[in-house]
Order: sequence, then structure tokens, then C-alpha cells
Amino acid sequence: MTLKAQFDHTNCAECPIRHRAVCAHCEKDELEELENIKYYRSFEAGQTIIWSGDPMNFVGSVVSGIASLTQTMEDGRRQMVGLLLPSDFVGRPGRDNAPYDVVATTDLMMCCFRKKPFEDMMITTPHISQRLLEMTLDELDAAREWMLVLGRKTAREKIASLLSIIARRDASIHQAGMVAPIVFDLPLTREAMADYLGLTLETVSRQISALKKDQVITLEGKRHVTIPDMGRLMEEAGDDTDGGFLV
Amino acid sequence: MTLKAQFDHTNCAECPIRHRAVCAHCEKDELEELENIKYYRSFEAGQTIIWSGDPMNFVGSVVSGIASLTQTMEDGRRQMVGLLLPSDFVGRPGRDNAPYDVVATTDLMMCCFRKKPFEDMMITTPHISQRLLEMTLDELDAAREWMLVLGRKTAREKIASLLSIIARRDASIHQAGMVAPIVFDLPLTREAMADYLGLTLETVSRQISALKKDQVITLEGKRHVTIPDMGRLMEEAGDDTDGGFLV
DNA sequence: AGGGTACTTTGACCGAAATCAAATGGAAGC
DNA sequence: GCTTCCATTTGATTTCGGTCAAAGTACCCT
Repeated sequence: MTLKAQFDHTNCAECPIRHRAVCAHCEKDELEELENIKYYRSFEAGQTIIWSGDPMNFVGSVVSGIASLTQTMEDGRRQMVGLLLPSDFVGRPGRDNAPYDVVATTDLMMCCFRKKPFEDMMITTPHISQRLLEMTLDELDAAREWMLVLGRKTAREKIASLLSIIARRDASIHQAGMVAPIVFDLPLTREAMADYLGLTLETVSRQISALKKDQVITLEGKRHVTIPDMGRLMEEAGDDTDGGFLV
Repeated sequence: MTLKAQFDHTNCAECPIRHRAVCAHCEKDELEELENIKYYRSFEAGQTIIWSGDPMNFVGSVVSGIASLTQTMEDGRRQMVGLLLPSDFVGRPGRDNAPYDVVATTDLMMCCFRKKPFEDMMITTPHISQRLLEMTLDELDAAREWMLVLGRKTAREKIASLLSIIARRDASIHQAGMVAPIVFDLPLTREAMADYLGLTLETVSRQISALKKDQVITLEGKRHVTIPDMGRLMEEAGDDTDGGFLV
């Protein structure tokens, strides 16, 4: 595993998520302590990392790639309840069993800590729990935003909302402004988008076709998206467009 | 205000939410410090406590009554994104403006702290931020459960889910088992239930009538509900019924 | 008692998204 | 090149919940 070997030699100081992850507030000495208990794990696209109900013996951060949290009903209906991007945290200190399936949506690299040592460190290192609190509050806000999407938006608005979320994230990573056209690759299949938005994959496909026809977006292939006018997309999403950026 | 006077003299030791609220982990001395900066505020049913976008200069705990967090789109579509019960925390340390409307659903008593002193105390008192982290993680779980309801459940299942949530909460407060019939009053109007579940109030009304006809529930008046068989209700909610209690 | 007002129920009809079904496209393997 | 396997698109039809409309009910308030 070249990938794994490469990461084994990475130290925290040059970690790409150093300033955003659960370790963001840590001092040098705290970071060294974390460094002693961390280990990297890689997963392939499609691989289930943790099954709902299984014991969780580690927690960790997404370093690269995308993972999703999904709930499934007995009859097979599925709802994605979390989309985990680089720097996002997986697992809950103090909990033994996973409440959701965690699935690698793309190839994925995670920085893991065995749960017990991490929990011990949380008690002695307020910087970690403070950062985890910030991140959890942000996730709660995102979940509530998402509840509005699920509960009240039309299929077209749902698709536009998802696209604008991905576009904004991409723009923030690439430091680009919102003026020029935004270009990105969809990291999700139509089915995953449907699970995210509480739709069927057919409806997702139809609404993407409709947005394309109406020139809100442009598609090259199935996944490569161009947003010529971000303001237009946000109107389609039903989001408040005046004033500026949300959150 | 007899109510207010009564609460002014309450000390934390005899507070009904002492062991569940953000102060739950505090030691005696920490509690005294909190006591110095706390003040009570009461609100009437229907009163808006905070408008979305307004500056928030306090945070606090619900002592009694129910409040709700609601998001509203420009065209008036509304989605409830949080239901705040006694001991739940309102506000986010480190944030200046409210992201949602906070409305008193019933008459409400809150234990408030001005934001700045509370934030200062959070830094010096890990017990507070640790407890707030626990509570926020619980809220995040609840929000994700709710996302499954909003995204994938039918109208009938949504109503049954809401009833079972309220019934379980009531049962936990009254220490009652799940064997005997459960009886409670709905703390929400049909419209508030619709806002909670992403439905219209007409659909809520119809589905409640249907559950009544099928003897899943019994109604006296519009609000007084009896659940003869909790297992049956949870089946109707589409929840895993085998094994036992969720969460 | 009467008359608001707010909440709730019920009915008729419509439409957006689900369901069922088939075709198309694209990448991997042989 | 051809086949296989997925992901995706598109079409036809159905259905659940929304919309519009009208009553019904309970609780205030003089």
C-alpha cells in the first residue's frame, strides 16, 4: 500500500486538515501526545467503515475523501443523515455502538485514535473537547439547515440546494471567489444524492436534466458540473440570496 | 408576577433541571458562580423569544414549558428544526446572531445567563463545556433521527413517530413503564405538528383521525391522547420494535 | 346568551413525486 | 470488437399529500 506508507510518515505539523480538525486548537505538546496514539486507515469507495449497531472501538478524522452516515429502515428505505468531508470527525466519545452506517463514498483516508486513549486525552486536554464542541455545534446547524431542505423544499429546490452546498465547499477549499463560474465533480451517485435528499434516484435524474435544460447548470459527462451563475442557483434553491453568503 | 417572584428565590440546589441541564456536572462552587450571573425570564405561550437574525445577548436553559426553533423561507414555508424541553439549552456560545426563530410553544420559564459572562465561565469551567458537548451530541442524534422521519416516512408514520417521541418523553418524566396505557396532552397545535413533520395541518388532522379510527390512539377532546399499545404505535411509526427502547 | 376568534375537521380535486418499466450510455474485462 | 455490468435517463402511470373550500367546535369576552 503505497498510499498507507506515505501517510505513515506524515506528521501532524504538515497534515492538510491540521487547522480544521478536532486537533485544531492543540498546542505543540498536545499534538505530540495525539501523534503517539494516532494511526491511519484507508478505505475504498463503497466500503462500509462501520455498521449501525456495531461496537466502535475508534474515533477519527476524515483526512481525504468523503464518507456518509446513513440510516436504514427495516423495509430498506434509506436516509443519509451526514456527509463527512475532510476534517470532519467520526464517532462519539462515550458511546459504544454506532448509531448509523458509516460508508466511504469515495476512496477515503482517516486519521484514527483508539477510543479509550482518546477519551482519556479529552479529559486532560480541554483544547480537544472545546474544538469538538465547536465542530458538533456546526454539524447541528448543518443538520437543521438540512431539515428545512428535507421537510419543505421541492425536488428541484432540493437538487439546487445540494449543488450549492457542494459548490460552496469546493469554492472554499480552492479559495476561489463566487464571481467566476464554479466547476466541480459530483462526489455522489444519483442514488446517493437521492438518499441525501429524501427523493428517488429517478426524480434526482429528472431534476438534474431540468436544471440543465434551463441552463442553471452545465454537465460534461454525468458528474462534471459547471455553475455559470451562483446567484441563480441559490435562487433555485430557495435560499435567501440577498446580503451574501449563508452561515 | 407571582411566578417570577417564586423563581427569583429558587436556588440551584432545588432546581428541577439541576441534574440534566448545562450545569449538571458543576461542583458546589461552580454552581454558586453560575448562581451569581443567572436570572429567570418567563414567556407566554405564542411569544417569540428571539427572532432569526437578531443579536443574542443571552443563553440559557428551559426550566419548564416547551419552546421551538423554526426556520422560515421567504415565501412563508416553515420548518421546525428543534423542540426544546425542560433542561434543553438555548443559544450558542461564540455566536452573535440567532440562526432561527425561538418561540414559546407553551408558557415558558427560562434560566438565563448573559452571554459574555457565560462564555468566560465556559473557559474556566470545563464541567460546563463538557456537559454542553454531551447535550449537543444528543441533540445532533435527535436531529438525525428526525431527518429520517422528514425524508423517508409517510404522513401516517410521521404522526406516529411524533406521538411516540412525546409519549416516551412523558413516560420518562413520569417514571412510568411502557406496559400500561400511556396518557398525555399534546403540547402542540396541529399547525405546529405540521411544521415539525413537514406536512400541512390538513394532512396532520386527517392522519390523526385515521389513527383514531384504527384504534392506534384514543382522543378525548383535541389534545388529550391515550396510547393503548405502545408497541403498536411504534410499528406504525416504522421504528424497529424488537429488542426494546431506542437510544 | 351571543358573537368573536382560533383551532380543527372534512370534502373535492389536483399535482408533484413515486413507482414500474424500458432504453441508453460508458467503463471494465475478455 | 463484443459482452457484461452499472449508472443514468426517459417514459407511462399511479398515488400520496397538497391546495382550496366549507363546516364544525371550543373557548373567550363582554
